[in-house]
Amino acid sequence: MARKKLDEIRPEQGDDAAARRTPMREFSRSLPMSLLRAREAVMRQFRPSLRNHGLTEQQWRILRALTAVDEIEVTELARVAFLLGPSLSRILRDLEGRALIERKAAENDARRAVVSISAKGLKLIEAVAPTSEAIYAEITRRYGARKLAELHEMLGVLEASLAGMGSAEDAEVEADE
Amino acid sequence: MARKKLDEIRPEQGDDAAARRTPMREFSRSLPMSLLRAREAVMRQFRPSLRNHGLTEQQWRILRALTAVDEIEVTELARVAFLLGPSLSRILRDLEGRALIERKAAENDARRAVVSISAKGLKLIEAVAPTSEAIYAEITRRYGARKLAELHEMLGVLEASLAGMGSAEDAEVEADE
DNA sequence: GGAAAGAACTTAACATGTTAATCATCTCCC
DNA sequence: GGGAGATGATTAACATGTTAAGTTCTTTCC
Repeated sequence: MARKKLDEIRPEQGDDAAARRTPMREFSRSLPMSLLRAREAVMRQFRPSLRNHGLTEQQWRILRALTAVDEIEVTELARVAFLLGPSLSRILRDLEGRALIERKAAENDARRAVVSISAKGLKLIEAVAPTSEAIYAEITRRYGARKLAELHEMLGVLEASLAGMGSAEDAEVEADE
Repeated sequence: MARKKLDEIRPEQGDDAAARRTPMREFSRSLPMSLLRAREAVMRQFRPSLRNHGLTEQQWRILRALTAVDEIEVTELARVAFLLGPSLSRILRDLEGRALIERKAAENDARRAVVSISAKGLKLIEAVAPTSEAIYAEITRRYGARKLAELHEMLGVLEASLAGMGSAEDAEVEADE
């Protein structure tokens, strides 16, 4: 159901050029693309506000996660804020430099670092939150609360469905370890 | 640096420290986060295969988009592959250097560039496609074809719902530009 | 017909994503 | 005890995301 449209789009020249090519799904039906587009549509709403407060999306995620706990280890924070270690390291360095967070070594393990939000950080959060919540409310209003919950549910199931799917290495690259 | 006695500011954390803070949605219920996690779960499946062929996700998106047309202008390609101009510029420079694509100036407008996939690019696509399709099939099998279609539908509606929502600038920052 | 405004990239600058390598510490086990 | 290996965190290197500024060419319009 995907291929036929191409002739319509490119009627005249090499009308069979595309037809000879590897058959694949239409681009718009790609799941990663759909998720990307949807996420971008949502984030586009939040970015200006965050930017006005000197925060990036990821910095906001971290501060927000820190607001929910008293303190947290870096590794756990990475898991909660869904950031990779290297990204988190850089951002924490920056946030600490801006005095929005505090960092100290864990008591019983010198390798671990424990992070917490500072008073200044809390203040920033409180300044951003109203706008952020208003935007979220508007999104909910437009899309529908029920539908939003349903979407959350479906996304969660998708994630769970793929959890055990060990990254299928390419056949030509030999077996796994 | 400028490290104050924050123990004074946030003294003595009890178990209810978090409860006193700004009320916000749980992190896991954040829509951007759900979309990000779902997308990452999907992309995690594809990345190893692409990597084995020397392609990043975005490079693959571009080549894939080029496969569907005979040639296309850069701006239109950016729209279709959902990439920003600067990213696309860099990637096209790289892909052209690897002879995976071809670029020429438009006939009637010297500003515009027209891009097309090369024979070498097509060959690469054909080498990656089988694995890629197999992964997609497995995802579909696990999640369910019907559910997948429904998810696509809901994501599309979400995107459309937010389309007209003019990026709500922060109230405290007047629109000056 | 030429200056000004607009359009299509491109470059620049900074922040993050991604993988690999490094560094320090810790655990286990001989 | 002490060394091999595991673990937590950071750094390195490269690619992309994001916004702003710059370049080149076109169109508009006086």
